[in-house]
Amino acid sequence: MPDKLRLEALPARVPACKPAATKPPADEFAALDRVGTVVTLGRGQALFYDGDAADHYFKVLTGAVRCCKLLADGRRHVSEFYLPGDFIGFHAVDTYLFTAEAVTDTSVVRYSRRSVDALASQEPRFGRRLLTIACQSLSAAQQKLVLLGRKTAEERIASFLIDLIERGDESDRIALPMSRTDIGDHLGLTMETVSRGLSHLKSEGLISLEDSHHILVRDRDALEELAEAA
Amino acid sequence: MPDKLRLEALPARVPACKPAATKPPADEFAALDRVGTVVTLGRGQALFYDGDAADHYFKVLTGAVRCCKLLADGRRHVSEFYLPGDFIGFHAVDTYLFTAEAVTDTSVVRYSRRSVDALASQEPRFGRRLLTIACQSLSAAQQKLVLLGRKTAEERIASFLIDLIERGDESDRIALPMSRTDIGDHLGLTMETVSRGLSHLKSEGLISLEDSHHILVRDRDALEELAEAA
DNA sequence: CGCCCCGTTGAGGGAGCTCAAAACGAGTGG
DNA sequence: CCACTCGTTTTGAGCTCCCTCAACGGGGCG
Repeated sequence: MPDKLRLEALPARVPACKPAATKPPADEFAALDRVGTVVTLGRGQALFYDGDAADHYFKVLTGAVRCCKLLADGRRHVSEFYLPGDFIGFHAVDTYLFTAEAVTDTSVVRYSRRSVDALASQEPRFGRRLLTIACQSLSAAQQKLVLLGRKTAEERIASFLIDLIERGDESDRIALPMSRTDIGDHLGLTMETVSRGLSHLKSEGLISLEDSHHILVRDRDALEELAEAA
Repeated sequence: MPDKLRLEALPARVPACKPAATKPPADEFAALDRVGTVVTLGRGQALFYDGDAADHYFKVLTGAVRCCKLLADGRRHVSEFYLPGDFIGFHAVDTYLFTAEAVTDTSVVRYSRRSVDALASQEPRFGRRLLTIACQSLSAAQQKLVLLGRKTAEERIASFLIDLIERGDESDRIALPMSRTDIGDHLGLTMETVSRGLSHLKSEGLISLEDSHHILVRDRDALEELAEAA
């Protein structure tokens, strides 16, 4: 069980962080960075819990964060993995909808909700940006609904890998900081099925496993075809 | 294949529509209604297609709309059903993310994106309301991810029914305007499994079938327990 | 070295899918 | 009013994909 998170002495200036691949440089966030605090988390530590009052937003600097929901009997679903540059919690209304935990040692910037909201009122451009972020999360969620509702195990795994390639900064090498169980809980599969799926993709020559947490993409086209349409 | 949609002579005043159960009266939308046009659709007609430029938003007045995505090989996923009072397309960024079709004969109000955006700039309260709507959709999507990722067939069906009770205006009677296939494509199941699931819930005494499109809830607590936690 | 966690691989079983047929309701025409 | 059709729902029987349970292997750490 994760314990308390550590707070670093807050620097006046938060280190800049590469914006996600598809986004234009985020000038809107210059002001935001000035109100952020850097927080570091050990592997497994929680950033916040499902149901907590949502009074902070976060941005990942290094490492990775998983957001998950638990059912009463222990079944778990990982709704999303957040990588460096990603924002967390911006769409929380009142309380957080899930628990956020560090997948590995991780550092994030923490913004108080008050200052973000104030900024949004003052600067309309920034407010619109927030709306855009929310809309993008929504479109990502739609994709995932199709994935979970209608794709086979192997198609889900391929989609997941393609997604990571697009978000990562290398074109043919994927880092998988999370465990097979995490991936399974994200894709609606068991860790055994994930493992078998990766082995099969390897035996078909679409990927190769550098080690269990680093994948080399051998045939991206075939992988995209598997991940498929729409 | 659905053909063109019919446009009514636009009334200066759009009929008021009951706001969704959980929302406070939507004063913010008074101004909005003045810029809307009523459109009627026959069963199966499309409101817009996946990929179309998103230059209109909609609100359902009567009937029901399903929004779906297709995979290349024809597999379909229904991301959401929209009932009277629900807004459609408010979170589209640039193009629509899915195709919207009338489940039955349906009427909707159509708002041009320009006037909505203008309204949002002029009136900050309204802008914030849009953000809230987007956030609510997002939280609904999260729930669906858990459903598709981790729930059994019967749990999915129970969750679906509970959701409809909460959105409907009767406490123990549910109208199902959509077909079993539609429901299956929404829940990540086949129509046979949906039908079997409903039959089983009936044989267990949790529901009874008035006719194939109207359900009476006999034991809501048990149904909620099945739909379950989180 | 020994322990533990994690990933891989194998064997068997089950929830839900596929294919098929029967039941039902609504509409249509005689 | 009945006969017929067509679309939808229900029910049945068999199969498949993925889950479950279990054993094995390797890397990190005390």
